[in-house]
Amino acid sequence: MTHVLDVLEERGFIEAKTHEQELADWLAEQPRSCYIGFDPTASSLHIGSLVPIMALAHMQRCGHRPIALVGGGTGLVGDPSGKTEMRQILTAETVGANAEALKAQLARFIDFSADRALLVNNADWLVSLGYIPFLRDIGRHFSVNRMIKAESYRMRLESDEGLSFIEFNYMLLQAYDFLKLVDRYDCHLQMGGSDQWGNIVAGIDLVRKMRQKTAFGVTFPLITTASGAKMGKTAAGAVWLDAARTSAYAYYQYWVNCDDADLVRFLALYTFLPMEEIRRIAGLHDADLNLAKTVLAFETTQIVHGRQAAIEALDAAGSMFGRRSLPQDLLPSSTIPRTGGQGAGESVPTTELGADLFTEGLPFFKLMQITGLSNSGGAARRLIRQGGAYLNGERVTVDEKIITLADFAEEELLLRAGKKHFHRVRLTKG
RNA sequence: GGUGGGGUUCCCGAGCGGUCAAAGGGAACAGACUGUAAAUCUGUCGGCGAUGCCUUCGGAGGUUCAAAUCCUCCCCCCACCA
Repeated sequence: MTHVLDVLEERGFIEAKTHEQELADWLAEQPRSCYIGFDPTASSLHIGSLVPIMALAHMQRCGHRPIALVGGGTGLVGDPSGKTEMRQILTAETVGANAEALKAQLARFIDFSADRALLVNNADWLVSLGYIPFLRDIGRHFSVNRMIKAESYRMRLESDEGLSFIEFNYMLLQAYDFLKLVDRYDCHLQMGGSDQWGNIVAGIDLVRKMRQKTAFGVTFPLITTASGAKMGKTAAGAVWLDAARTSAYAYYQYWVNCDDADLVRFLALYTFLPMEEIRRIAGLHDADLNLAKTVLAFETTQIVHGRQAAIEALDAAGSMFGRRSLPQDLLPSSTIPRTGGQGAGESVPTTELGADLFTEGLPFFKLMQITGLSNSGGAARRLIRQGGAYLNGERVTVDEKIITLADFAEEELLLRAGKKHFHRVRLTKG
């Protein structure tokens, strides 16, 4: 079986690891358990969490048992790592509900059946902790002198914001989690983002001190786009994995619009396509890169939203931006449909409006506002005046232009804002 | 608890009685150029069925013809001291 460390290394997942040789041997010996913690701060994961999720998926594909740890308990405290300001503290109910939602999303990537993977919640052991016993048993193993040298704490100690005591304890709790995972699931490997290094190492130390056992840590690099932005941050907010928050079409578009310079890296990190095929992409130029971006978008959309939604997004994009067929030898392992397509599927955002609105007629800018293509009437007027608004493919430059039933073809009409934002309006009776 | 400095439109940050919907930068959006990329240049960037009207400068009052700017009280943040 392929060694999972080789896979992760080759695909760009690894920033740092502890006990390099020992870890490799340990993983090669037999199937192992490994875990990654996920914050239940929102009811959906977003693209920023994709790297850890894919890492767990690779673990499973290589025969190991991934454990997703939902921070139901630590979520009540707040991790200062990588944050420049104090996090909002959530209620237990919210955290619990979010944890449930996260499992459903993780199930897209990881097979939880028959205990091939586990989802555990650290609220199970953290919430009932007694303060004095915890301080006595766990706290005594931690040196404050050392803790304040950790990057995550130092950053906050030096900031104006300061570091609250509750957050200062976060490292102990996460270390305690690791200890629990060792005890309960024989899980000796924790992975996480590079900002988790300090917390992971604290856990490894605690396991050694209290159990005289070896534990391992692996961290992932912080993935940023070529322009330096964090993954998944757009003007509209985060790109979520939940279709109700970010539609499959929008999700697909996020990937198609990635920077040229990111393409190969992203294919390696965010798809399961073989590396030898991905490496060949590096030779592509100009417009051909867009074809490879299509594959990237299709593959990752398929993983998150399913094949049907991915095909619809592909078709919708094809009908609006034009479609070129994909050569068979471009990333041949991809199951993307290489030709054809059925026009704009259902993935294009659609608003249904009553026909009566258009008997009198509606000003064009108002329609742009109603459909959400513009945030306000003023924004709609600006857009139109600047030549960025289209009705059925034709640029409209008069913001007061009255739209009537005559503008509809087969009860439908297609609006466009700028180059990329399409919206369909469909008539309803009444 | 004491002393000092602050809270401005998405973010940073000017403004310190009228010329302020508020400089400048960033982000964002549109146009040109392109490949649904990047870079660059140009324009826009509170709301309104709109050459005018309405609501903004931590909150509530007050002074004034006029307040982001002055006064009072309150809330929050920061620094130093304790």
